[in-house]
Amino acid sequence: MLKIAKESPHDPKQNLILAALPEQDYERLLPYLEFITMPLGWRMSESGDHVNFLHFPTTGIVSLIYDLENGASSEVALVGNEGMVGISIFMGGDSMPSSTEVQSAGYAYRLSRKIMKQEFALGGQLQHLALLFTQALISQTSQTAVCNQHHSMDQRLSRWLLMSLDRMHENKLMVTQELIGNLLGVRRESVTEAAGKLQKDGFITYSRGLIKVIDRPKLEMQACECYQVVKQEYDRLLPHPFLKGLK
Amino acid sequence: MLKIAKESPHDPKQNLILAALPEQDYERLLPYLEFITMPLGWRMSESGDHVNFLHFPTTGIVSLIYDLENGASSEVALVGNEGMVGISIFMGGDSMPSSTEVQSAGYAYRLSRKIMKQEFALGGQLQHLALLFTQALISQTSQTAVCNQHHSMDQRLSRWLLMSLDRMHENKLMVTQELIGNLLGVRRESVTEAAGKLQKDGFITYSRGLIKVIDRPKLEMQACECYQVVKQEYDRLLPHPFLKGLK
DNA sequence: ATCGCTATGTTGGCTGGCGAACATAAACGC
DNA sequence: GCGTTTATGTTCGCCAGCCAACATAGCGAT
Repeated sequence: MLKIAKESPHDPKQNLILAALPEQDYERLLPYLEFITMPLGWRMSESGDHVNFLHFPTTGIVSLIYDLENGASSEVALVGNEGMVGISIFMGGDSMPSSTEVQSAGYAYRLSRKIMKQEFALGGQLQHLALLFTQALISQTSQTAVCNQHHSMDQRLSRWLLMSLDRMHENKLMVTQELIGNLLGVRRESVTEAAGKLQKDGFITYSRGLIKVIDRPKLEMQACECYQVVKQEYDRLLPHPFLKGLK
Repeated sequence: MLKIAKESPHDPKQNLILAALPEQDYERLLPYLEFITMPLGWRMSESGDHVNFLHFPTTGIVSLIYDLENGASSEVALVGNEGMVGISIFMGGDSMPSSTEVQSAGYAYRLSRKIMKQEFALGGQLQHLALLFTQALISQTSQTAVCNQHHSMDQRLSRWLLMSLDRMHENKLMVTQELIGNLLGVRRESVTEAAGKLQKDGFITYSRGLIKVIDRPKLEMQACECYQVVKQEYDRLLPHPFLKGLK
């Protein structure tokens, strides 16, 4: 029973899936967990790529993105330290039509396809957690579909900020309006307008790629219900610590 | 080795997941497969309901729908005889935020939660197929999210007709414009306009809840890329017969 | 200090889908 | 056959987000 300092700068257990594993399972996997850094903007995989690693982020945020022929695109889900990136490895399809991109720099541990498939086949806790996370991801994606259809830019931007914030350990994001536009599938100008409104109302401040949320409760009021719906589903399905105590 | 007529009116193997099982697995499950009818409009489950059965449609179509507080809603995926309804049973969450509604009447076989969980835990072919189908479903939902964001009513209606058609065994659909509006998350009038255009162009004819596709190739031209992308992913992931030979 | 690049601000016209209100017409019950 | 119900047709003003074009301003590099 190895004793592991939970707050060491680089600890696999900063990822909440890994942290929720029984000690025995965790120790069996530990030798295969490879530490990597995820730089801002890194395209971890492109649509259709054969995926070779399952990533468990400890910090930072990864966007799952669908691209269209005409160059447009939309983010369909966000993943942080509550989850994993590369589910096609254990779902069996080996690749997905989505690409993955690091939206906020950070770190991750990764497991090779082979080891993950072995572990998954054991039918233990990692299988269980992986499937629960996948179900949560489906909820997020589905809600995004409805949200895209029905809600305004202001609401969607607010929701996106909140979801990103939940996956950061600070109240600020390093991201340009241009990038947000790409992720939300709207023009940069639309983001400028919506962000300007949020700033004028005193919910956020921003400048050249740095957004600070200064009144989170009011931002939550401003966001559409989609934020809470997805959050509740994540809280229900995933290991306890997620989104708890991050304020 | 029971011999089963593949074309008998009520055969579990009309569902392509069940049909793809090794004979041994299939026969083990057969005693537990309960035949049911799915009447038009049946709400199989509401958002958050504890799901007790995994359904394998043999004919008919089921819509997965997300509802919003203000009464609006959008369909996030369509399921026919290529798949199953009630994935939260084996994904582990027991319920989902989506509701499920029969969009085209038909039949299904269902498996109780208990039996399905047992079978899934064996790690056999049903587990494999269930996960592959789930991955395909994720693709469909994700593509829907992007499509909702970027494509026009005409395109989306065309895509929806094609996807429904693929899950029927005819070239006609029984569905009102009102219902299509609910599923696509738009007003009935918008559907009327788009459908009128498709009819004027000679792709479809319709009258009081009966839509016939009379020029499918041209309808495919009219639809957005989303149709083909999802279809290709289904073909790649799922057992062979899907969408093959349905014309 | 200046140049240049990147991020943000702003404007004007356009359009697709919304909201509401109302018109017609096909099927159904009796 | 007649009235009721249900499905579809049509119109008008409205607005969010699009497209295009251009303006300013912060920040780094030399």
